[in-house]
Amino acid sequence: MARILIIEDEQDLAGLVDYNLRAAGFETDTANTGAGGLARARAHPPDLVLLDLMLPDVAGGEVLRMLKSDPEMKKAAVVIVSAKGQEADRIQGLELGADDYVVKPFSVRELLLRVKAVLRRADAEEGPAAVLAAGDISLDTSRHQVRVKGEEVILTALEFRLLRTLLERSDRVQTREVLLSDVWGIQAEIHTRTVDTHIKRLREKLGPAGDIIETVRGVGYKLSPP
Amino acid sequence: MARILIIEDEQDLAGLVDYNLRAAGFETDTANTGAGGLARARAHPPDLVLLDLMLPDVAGGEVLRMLKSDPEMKKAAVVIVSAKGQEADRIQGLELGADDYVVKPFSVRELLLRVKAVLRRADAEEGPAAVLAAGDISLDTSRHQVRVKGEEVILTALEFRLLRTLLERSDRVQTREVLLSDVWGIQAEIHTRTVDTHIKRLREKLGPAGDIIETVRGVGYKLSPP
DNA sequence: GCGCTCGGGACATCCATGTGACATCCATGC
DNA sequence: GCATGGATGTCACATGGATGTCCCGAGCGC
Repeated sequence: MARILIIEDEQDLAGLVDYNLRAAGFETDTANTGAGGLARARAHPPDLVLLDLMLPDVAGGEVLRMLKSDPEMKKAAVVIVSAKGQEADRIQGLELGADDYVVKPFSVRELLLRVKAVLRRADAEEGPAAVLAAGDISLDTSRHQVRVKGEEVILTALEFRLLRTLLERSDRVQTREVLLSDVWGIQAEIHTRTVDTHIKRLREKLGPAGDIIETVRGVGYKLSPP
Repeated sequence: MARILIIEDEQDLAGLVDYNLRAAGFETDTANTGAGGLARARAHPPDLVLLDLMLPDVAGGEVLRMLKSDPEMKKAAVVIVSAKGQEADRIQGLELGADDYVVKPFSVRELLLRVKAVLRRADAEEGPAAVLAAGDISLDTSRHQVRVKGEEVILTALEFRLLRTLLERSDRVQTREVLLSDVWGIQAEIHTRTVDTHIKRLREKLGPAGDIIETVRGVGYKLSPP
C-alpha cells in the first residue's frame, strides 16, 4: 500500500488524519514543519504528500517547489491542505504542480476520497493508458497534454483540470456548484461568471471540437462524446 | 429528495434548521434527545443525520456510534453540530465516521452548503444507475437525458423536473398544487394555466408516448405505465 | 516592466417560462 | 338528448432569468 507523508503543524489535525489514513491501510509519516517534511521526504520518498500551506517555518509553496525540483521526490503526488478563503494559494498550488487540494475544515471521508483518487490516477499513469478521450479530443494526464485531432493545444493548469473533470464524467451533467467544488475547491453558491468564463476559454482553445461541451440550460455543463 | 433527521435539543435552533431544510426541498424529521433520534432513525432510515453532540440524555458520540453500528442506519451520512471550541469533539466525531462538521454558531447558508456537499458526495459514491422508465419513456437523471423508444428528446430544465416528478410517482395522481409545490417550489392556489401549459408541452415533445400522462379531471395529472 | 492567468463585474443576447384570452371538452341536471 | 358551467387544452407574446462575451484589475513568474 502507498506511503503518505503528512506535513501539518496542527497536532490534533495531523493526528486525526494520520489515524484515518492508517485505518484505511496506508503507511504514514508525519512532520510538523516544512523543513522536517522535506527531510522526511528525502529519507523515505513517499507516494503522496499531504501538504499544509500554512507552516510555521517555510511557506508551503516553497516546500512544494522544493519537492518538485528534486528528481527523487518529484514522483510523489501532492495534495494541498489549505484554510478556507485562501483562494490565491489554491491557484498557486495548482500551478506549481499540486495534484489536488482540500479546504479546511474538511471531512475525513472527503480527504480519503481525494487521496485515493489521486493515487489511482498516479497508478494509472504508469500503465500504458493515462489518456482520456472524447471525439477529437484526447487528454494525457501523465504528460499534462491535450490534443485535438493530433494537434497539441496548450491549456493552463485550471483549464486542464476543468477539462479532465468533464472528461472523467463524460455524459453526466455537472452543475456549476459541483464544478466549483471539484475543480476550484470552493463551496459556494454562484453569483459570478467564473465557471462560464473558463468554459468559454476552454471551448475557444479547443476550436470546433469544443462543441462537445454542451450547455444544459438551467442545470450546468456536460461533455458528450459523439 | 433526500431525508434528513435533525437531532438537536435546542428547540429554537432545531426549528430554524428544520424550516430552512424544508424550504430547500428536503424531507425532514426531528428529535430532541439522543434516544428519540435513534428511534426515529430506526423507524425511517434517513439519508443524512444532523447530530448535535451536546444532548440532554445520551452523549452525541454514543448516538453516532449506535448509528454506525446498525447496518440499516449505517448508510446515513452524518454531519456533526457542536459548540465552538470543542476541538476534542471534532476529532472524536470525525474519527467515529461523521462526514462533516459544523461549529455553532453557524449560518444557515453554510449549513445548507455542507449538507448539500455531503449528500452529493454520498450520491456519487453509489452507482450511476438513476434511470426512471415507464412505457417507451426512459429518463436518466445524471445525464439529464430523456429517450422515447431510444430516440433522444430535448427537454427544458422545468419539463425535465416535471417529468421526473411524475415518473417517481407513477400511477399516483398529482394535484396541480402538489406539482406547483414540488416542481416549481411555489406554494399557492391556482389561478393560472401554468401547470397545464407545461403538461401540454411535455406531451407534445414526448409524441405518442405522451399519452401515458393522463388527465384526472377535477383532480390533477397521473402518469400511468401500460 | 511584460506577459500570462484568473476572477468577476458589466453588459448583450437568447430562450424558457408564466400568463391571460379563447377554444374545447365533459359531467351534471333536466 | 340537450343545455350549461366549470374544467382543461391551446395559443401567442412579454418578460425575466440564465448564459455568452468582453474587458479590466490583481497577482505572479520571468
